[in-house]
Amino acid sequence: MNQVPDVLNPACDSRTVLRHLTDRWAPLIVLALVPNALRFGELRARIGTITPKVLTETLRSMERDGLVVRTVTPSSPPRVDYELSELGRTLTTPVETLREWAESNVEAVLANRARYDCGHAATRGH
Amino acid sequence: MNQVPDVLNPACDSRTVLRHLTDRWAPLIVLALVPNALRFGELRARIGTITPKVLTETLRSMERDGLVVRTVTPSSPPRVDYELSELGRTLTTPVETLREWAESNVEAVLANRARYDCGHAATRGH
DNA sequence: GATATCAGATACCTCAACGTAACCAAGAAT
DNA sequence: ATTCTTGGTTACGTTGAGGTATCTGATATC
Repeated sequence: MNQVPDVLNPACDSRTVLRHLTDRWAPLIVLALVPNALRFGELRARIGTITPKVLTETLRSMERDGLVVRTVTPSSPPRVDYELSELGRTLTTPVETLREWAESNVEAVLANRARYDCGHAATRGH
Repeated sequence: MNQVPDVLNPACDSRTVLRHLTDRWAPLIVLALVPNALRFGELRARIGTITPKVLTETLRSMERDGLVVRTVTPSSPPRVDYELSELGRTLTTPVETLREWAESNVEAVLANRARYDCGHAATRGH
């Protein structure tokens, strides 16, 4: 048992949790579900480029971790709703914080990349 | 030009920025560099399981984005220090927030997983 | 009877990320 | 003269995340 979880400790489970949080689609799914629950197809449309297979996989993984609740309404065609669990809702702040950073600093990062690529292209006479 | 950056818009560059922030090792590198600058070897030891190749790659990428500053002291053996840039330091709060969530909720997530695996194992008579 | 809807399942393939192992230069220590 | 050190580079191999394409079941609509 780890007394104090520490992501900088390679053996600590919190590291795998952090890694899960930073899965490619997980933050976007959280963001999409913050306002309200969404059906599978709505979620897919909201995110835009995710394939059904990967969306299913990611949602299952998040359901397993207890971040997302999956509710099936057995009708035809079937209806499946996804919503953040109580635990999942506590992710709102961390993920929103990350989102805000990304959105506020896109321009700066893009500028840095351009500057870097420019400055290093000259000396790299391959 | 995007007027208002939005990570939920697949075409928006902020999405690639977010994805970069959630690279496997990037958050750990940020966390390791928050207290103070570190040499290559120190950083490697601090993170524990990263290989030199991947550490180099990730640091270059972060340097390109302007998150990290690389300082070479031409001596022998060489000395190279890495530190967060001004922009990189603004990542402290977002990343620390994520870290705290992960460390505070490891146990809950682990419990959820166990519960899920238990409940679904019975019906999965492969 | 044909087609559409919804939420996937399934088989297959691709590729980029990640890892392994070996090597390097330059000086300092033994 | 050989070995150690630091901060990498290079070539190569592996893996797993993600993508593509096709199919299903149950009803409802045309």
